[in-house]
Amino acid sequence: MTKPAGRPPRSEEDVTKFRTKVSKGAMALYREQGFEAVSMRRLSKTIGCAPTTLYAHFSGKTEILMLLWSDILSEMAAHIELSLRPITHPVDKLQTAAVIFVTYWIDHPDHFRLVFMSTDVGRSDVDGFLQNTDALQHFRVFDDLISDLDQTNSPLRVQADTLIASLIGLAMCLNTLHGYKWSVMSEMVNQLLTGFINDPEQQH
Amino acid sequence: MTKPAGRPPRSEEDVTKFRTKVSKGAMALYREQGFEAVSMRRLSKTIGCAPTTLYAHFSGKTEILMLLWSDILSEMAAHIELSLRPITHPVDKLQTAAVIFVTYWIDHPDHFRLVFMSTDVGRSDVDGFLQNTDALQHFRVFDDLISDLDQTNSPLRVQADTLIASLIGLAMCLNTLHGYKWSVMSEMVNQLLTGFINDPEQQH
DNA sequence: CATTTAATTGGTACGCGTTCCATAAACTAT
DNA sequence: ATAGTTTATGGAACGCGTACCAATTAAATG
Repeated sequence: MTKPAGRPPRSEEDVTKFRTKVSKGAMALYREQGFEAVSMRRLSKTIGCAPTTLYAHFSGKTEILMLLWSDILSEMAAHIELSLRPITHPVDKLQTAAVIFVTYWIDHPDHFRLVFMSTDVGRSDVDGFLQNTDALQHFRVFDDLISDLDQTNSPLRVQADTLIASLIGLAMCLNTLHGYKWSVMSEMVNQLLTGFINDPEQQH
Repeated sequence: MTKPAGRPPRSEEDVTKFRTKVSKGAMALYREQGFEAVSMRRLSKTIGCAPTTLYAHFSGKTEILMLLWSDILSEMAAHIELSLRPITHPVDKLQTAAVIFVTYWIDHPDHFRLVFMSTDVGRSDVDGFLQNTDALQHFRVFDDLISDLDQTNSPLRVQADTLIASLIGLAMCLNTLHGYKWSVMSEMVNQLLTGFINDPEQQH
């Protein structure tokens, strides 16, 4: 097992250094000039390399955009937790968090597009697995809110995942499927939450 | 108010004729060669016009892709109704329909991309309003299934819209957000349906 | 007929994501 | 040093969606 000849692969340090440079550059472009400004050509120009070089470090644009997910999602989670501060009743907290969550994506369609509509459909995406795992943990904001209800029906994990995915669906439909007269958002959220608040005494 | 001189705008008949030609051509390309084959240049070539002419009839590619929604969605609705035939119990019917719905989009990621990820985020999209309205009516497959449960809680419209949007959310998350370990789909569907089946005697 | 107005066309152009390939760079072995 | 091997880089190119524009064609009016 001797060292192979030829130029060695870039050191792990250089790899992460480049990745963070790309991440910073992409974030700057996105924050300052919006979604459309984040293009491979402009990004390569701002970080000082050829457009093709990006493809040596990332499988494509999607993987680069994933670097921005963490920022967006933590901002969203912080926004929810801030809105939750004055509220004490567990049911109210959950209901508020759900409404705020959907509202956030409707108020920030660019963020929505970035996180939910910049993915390669139907791909296992082994490359982006790590970033994914990190960023998407912010969806766990609902875990505590649900467990505070002290339900004993189905596993917490199933409940939380279902709630998150459903809320994303609401945001998605209201955001993109105009032409279908959807019901009022808050009413849909309430209807959705009936599946998570089984104790009639907790209902309002 | 006399008629102005000069060539009149194209007759409504010619307009619809061209639109159906585009629709047929786009559908042929999509069915025979997949999503990526539906490009403005190729489409214009197959229907025999200049690429720019398409922009005289449609605001952009999105509006053309909407022409395909109706086909896909009616196929989906038919698929659901077929799977529902051997089932009699109302709760079973709803549960089966929901699972089949989500499964359909996971089994056909290209269809999913076409309907749910080819839209302009955050635009009112007045142009595509009509096609939208027509095609999206296929979401109403769940109306009867819900009303057969004889619930008296919230309006049928709210219930159906919430269910559809939530199921779309499940399909979306399972389709695109790999890297987050979602719960098993059928369990999430069951969790979701608890909000629509309130009578404990109906539960299984 | 000529005129007017609208529809269509083709060409050009921009920036885009992505791929290919030739070259440069960095290392080992001789 | 030199040769050999592997990686990293960047220029050229393809097809894409879309916009602009000049030229042409079509259908009405006078």
